[in-house]
Amino acid sequence: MKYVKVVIDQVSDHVDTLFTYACPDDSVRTGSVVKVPFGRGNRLKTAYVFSVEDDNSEGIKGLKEVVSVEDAYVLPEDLVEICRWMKERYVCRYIDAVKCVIPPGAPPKRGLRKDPYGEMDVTEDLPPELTEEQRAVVDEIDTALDTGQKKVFLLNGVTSSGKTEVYMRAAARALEQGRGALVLVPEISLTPQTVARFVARFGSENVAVLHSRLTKGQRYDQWMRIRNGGAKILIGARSGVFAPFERLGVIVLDEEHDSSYKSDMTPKYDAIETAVKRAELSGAVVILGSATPSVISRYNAEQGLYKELRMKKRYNKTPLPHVHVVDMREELKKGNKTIFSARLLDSTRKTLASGKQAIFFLNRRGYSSFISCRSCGFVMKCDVCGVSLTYHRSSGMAECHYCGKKVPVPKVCPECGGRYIKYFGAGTEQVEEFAKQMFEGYNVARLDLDTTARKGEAERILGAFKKGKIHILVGTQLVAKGLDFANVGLVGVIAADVTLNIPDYRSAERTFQLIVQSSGRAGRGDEAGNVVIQTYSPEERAVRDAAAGDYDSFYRHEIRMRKLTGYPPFTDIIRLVFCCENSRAALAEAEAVYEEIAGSGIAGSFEVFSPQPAYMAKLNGDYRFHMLIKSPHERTAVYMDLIAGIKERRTESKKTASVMVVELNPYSFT
DNA sequence: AGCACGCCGACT
DNA sequence: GTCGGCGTGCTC
Repeated sequence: MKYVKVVIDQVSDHVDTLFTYACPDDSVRTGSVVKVPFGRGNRLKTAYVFSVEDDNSEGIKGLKEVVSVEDAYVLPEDLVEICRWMKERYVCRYIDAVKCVIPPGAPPKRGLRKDPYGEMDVTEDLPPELTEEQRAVVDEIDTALDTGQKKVFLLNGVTSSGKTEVYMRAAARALEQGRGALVLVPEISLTPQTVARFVARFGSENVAVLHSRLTKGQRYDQWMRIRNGGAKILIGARSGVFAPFERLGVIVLDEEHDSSYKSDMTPKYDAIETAVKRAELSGAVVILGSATPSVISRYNAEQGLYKELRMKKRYNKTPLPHVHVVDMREELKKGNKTIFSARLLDSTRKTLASGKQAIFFLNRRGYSSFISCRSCGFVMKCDVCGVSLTYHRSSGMAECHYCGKKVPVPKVCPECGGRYIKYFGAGTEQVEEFAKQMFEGYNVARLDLDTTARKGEAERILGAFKKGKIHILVGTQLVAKGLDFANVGLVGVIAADVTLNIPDYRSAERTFQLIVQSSGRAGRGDEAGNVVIQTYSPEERAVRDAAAGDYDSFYRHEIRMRKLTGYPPFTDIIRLVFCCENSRAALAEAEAVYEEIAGSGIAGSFEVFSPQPAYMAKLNGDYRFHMLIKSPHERTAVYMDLIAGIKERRTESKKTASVMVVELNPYSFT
């Protein structure tokens, strides 16, 4: 008889603990899936085995027996360990973590389904000769793989320096050793072309794919292909970090600075630190690749936690683009009240005349970002979220970008009855309209959340752009990330200030990355492209350094600021959000938790900050207060443990009115 | 969460 | 006297 500790497949705080069962089947092991009788009614529940012991060492009385051990799959042990780690690190439930590591989707109802990439027509691809830079980098990675070092590499390589080839070589080496390779890319760049490159090199039988566009059944199949050892390489988005490889050799995270590596759902994990943890457990090597590494990763490399590898030469020798920063205050002085500077108009004309395409980037959807009455200053706001509503001309409605609520735009001011309702703050819809007016006879298309709501629409627009059927593409950050190899002569950043003015310690970093990434879309072959950056703050460091393409300068300045202000990478930010339809209850409970943490004796000075209304002070009808902790790394686990205890007491007491959400190093502070 | 136990009112 | 209302509390 064995004794197993299991997590019950039930999403509830009240059963968020390990339950012990006796198990007559000796074949059970850590990672097994079992059926157990649970609760007073002894209803059969699925459960996941976290440990197997030979005796009931804790002497728990009234043990029940495991009914059956399922045979569909067993989870790799390192993933069970990752679940334990996630629970502690992110203060989530066991079951939340388990849901990340079990097969996504559902098993097939009947028969076999078609493999989504099985019939991909690709010509076999032979490894090209490596450049000197690539050779050096590949050698370092091979050495780590061969000697079994658990190294984390930060591959800092400029755009088109051939990073993908490095990833493929690392994967090939891992495969030679009989180990698996995990290649993670941001969702948006997980296109069929990306997959095709790996399939061409390694063969479709070796490559599995996981992303949001697969059906549930397809996801399950792909997961099983990895679990059964058929597929040796996974190309996946964020959640691919949990792929069930038995022996992992290498984990690649391409575009490691990308925000999509942070989960926005429970558990709010960070795929980078999860990958590093997993590599530690399974003896794999991690490669973090980017042309603009995050300030955190770069700092970790400086501190010796990661090993930085550099690739400075562009593979195809495309010269860097000519970048011009336009001060929009000067434009206004000259009497230009439109959203396009004279320089941008002129550049666009020249670009189109020479048969090239242009991209206009603006990180703001809709037509106008707020609607206001000129006579009394009234601003239309969402009544459940309290944020200003965005006017969408396509729908003719005022829309809330947080809860999605749509209301008709009033003809007269609801406050004073005035007739001067005006729209301010241009969004992508307006840029599109303006571009159509100014450049008649050219095709203009828009790529943002609104035009890509339908499945496959993004691919259709990008495909048409690639074929040259679209001359001007207007878009949000989707265009900064999702494009490659089009005949782009010009990139216009319409308003660099949009991201700069978000109240978040990372806004400068984000602005820098967005400008550099979108600039990287300009130019092709041996012809340099043009980039025009419009801004009201041309003196801003992030704008200047991005325009100059000077990552090191930006990093040096930014890291000084972070040290001064005590933000990551020098601390971890722990954020507690209290949500409740009753504003006073939310604040009172937030303050009670604040008092407990601040008075706990673990808090240093200037670490724990009192509750404040969140940036989104009201969301979906709930009032929201948040409190922040700037935790030195060595105290983070202690804080999180304390918070886990507080959370547990709150569920037990049943008197809490508010919901407390715990976030570690959140991506945004909304 | 989900389910059984339990202690109240309006029915044959 | 009993059927069933959902408030309460536990789940190896």
